[in-house]
Amino acid sequence: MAKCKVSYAPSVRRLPSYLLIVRQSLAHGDEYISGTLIANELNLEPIQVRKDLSITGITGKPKRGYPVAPLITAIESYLNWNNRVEAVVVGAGNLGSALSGFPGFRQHGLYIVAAFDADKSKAGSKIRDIPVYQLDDLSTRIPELGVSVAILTVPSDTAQDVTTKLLEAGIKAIWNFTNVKLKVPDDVVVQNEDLSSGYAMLSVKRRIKSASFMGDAI
Amino acid sequence: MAKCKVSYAPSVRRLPSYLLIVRQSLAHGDEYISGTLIANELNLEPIQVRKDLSITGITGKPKRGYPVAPLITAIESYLNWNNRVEAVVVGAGNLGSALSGFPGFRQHGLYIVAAFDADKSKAGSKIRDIPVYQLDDLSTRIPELGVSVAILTVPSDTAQDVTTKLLEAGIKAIWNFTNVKLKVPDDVVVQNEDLSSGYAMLSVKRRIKSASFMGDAI
DNA sequence: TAGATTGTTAATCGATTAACAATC
DNA sequence: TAGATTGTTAATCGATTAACAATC
Repeated sequence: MAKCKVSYAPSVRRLPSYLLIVRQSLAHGDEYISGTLIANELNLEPIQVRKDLSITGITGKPKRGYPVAPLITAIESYLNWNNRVEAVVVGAGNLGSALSGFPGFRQHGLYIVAAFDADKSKAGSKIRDIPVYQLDDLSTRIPELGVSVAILTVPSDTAQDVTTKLLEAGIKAIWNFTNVKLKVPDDVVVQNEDLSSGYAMLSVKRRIKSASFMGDAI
Repeated sequence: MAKCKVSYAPSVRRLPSYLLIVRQSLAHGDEYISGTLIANELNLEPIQVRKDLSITGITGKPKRGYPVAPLITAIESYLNWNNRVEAVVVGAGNLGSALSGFPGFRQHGLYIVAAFDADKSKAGSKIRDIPVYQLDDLSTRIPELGVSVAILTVPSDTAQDVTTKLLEAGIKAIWNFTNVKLKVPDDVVVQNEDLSSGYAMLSVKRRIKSASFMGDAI
């Protein structure tokens, strides 16, 4: 359940790449940046960039482009990346550790404040300044921390059980890196981050490409 | 450049989740599985599952569903997951290590045979049985290994330089975990795995959800 | 001014969904 | 047989792209 349809989903997915370029533009001291320039940078069509940016409410100037600083503000507030959001990582394995320490998240307003792991020997240790707790402690720690976002990187076979505990602890949004289709109530948001999907795309692209370069019809 | 349009991209992205369920069905000893059942499992519409599966060429039996074993074969060969594909991980930081050791890849026919890192002190060590080499060595090692797929997890600022070296070494497909838009020739395939996009979606879903639960119009 | 760029409106394209005959 | 399920054909929906007037 809890199917949450985002309108303009493809546009939303492209906004972060625009934001990156516009921030570079700001660092470079530019006052305006054109949709054409952003499009060239990303191999997109200018019309698509303009259409995407319009959902943020920004308005540009003909001939000049979009004002850089207000554009950044517009994208950030559309994504709610101008507010600090705290999250916990659940499953401090390799992927969980990687995400815990990922510096790029800060630029999206995302701060990881704790990690949990089933391996009790990890409890009390730290991953890049982030305290690691026992998995069992999440019921008390999460309400204490007042966090409502969880990044889920536990093994598949425990994913649903851990999710149930997260829900009891007050988690309202789950960034799900497992391949399990989580069951959550309607007021909880889930974003599935599915590496298999990406690899499926790479695999098919490779097949198509090799076929086309052998002169075969696609 | 090298824009490679995959037809049915959304369908391709859903195939891995179908494959997972169908494999479970095989393990359970089922002979047939219906599109309806797969759909229920994934909160999708049955018609969408049937349409997606049709691209693999599988054909089902009215009333019974799809034959499990042939369905697995059909999906796997459509994705080319029935052949062993060897890859290297470039950038053996946290994310690179996580991906190097990820057991799920084997089920997609993907085998990581080496890792490279700029940190020379890591050279000679192993990450889960996978040898780690110096970044400089990729020019010789990759042709030796005969690998044509690379998983790129280096810091953004070196991504393009490293990519250029990978191309020289004969890499033809890059699974790109950096946020850099890589420049590659037309015969090279790139699949961008962009965590920011996923987090943008989570952020917007959260905003929409909280608005709708406060009784606001969306 | 001339020309590049925006933003709107309309057209096209592709994906999802609906309807339904065929069938095991 | 009756009924659930497939696969096809058509309709709907949404995203992308095209065309172009407005404008700085």
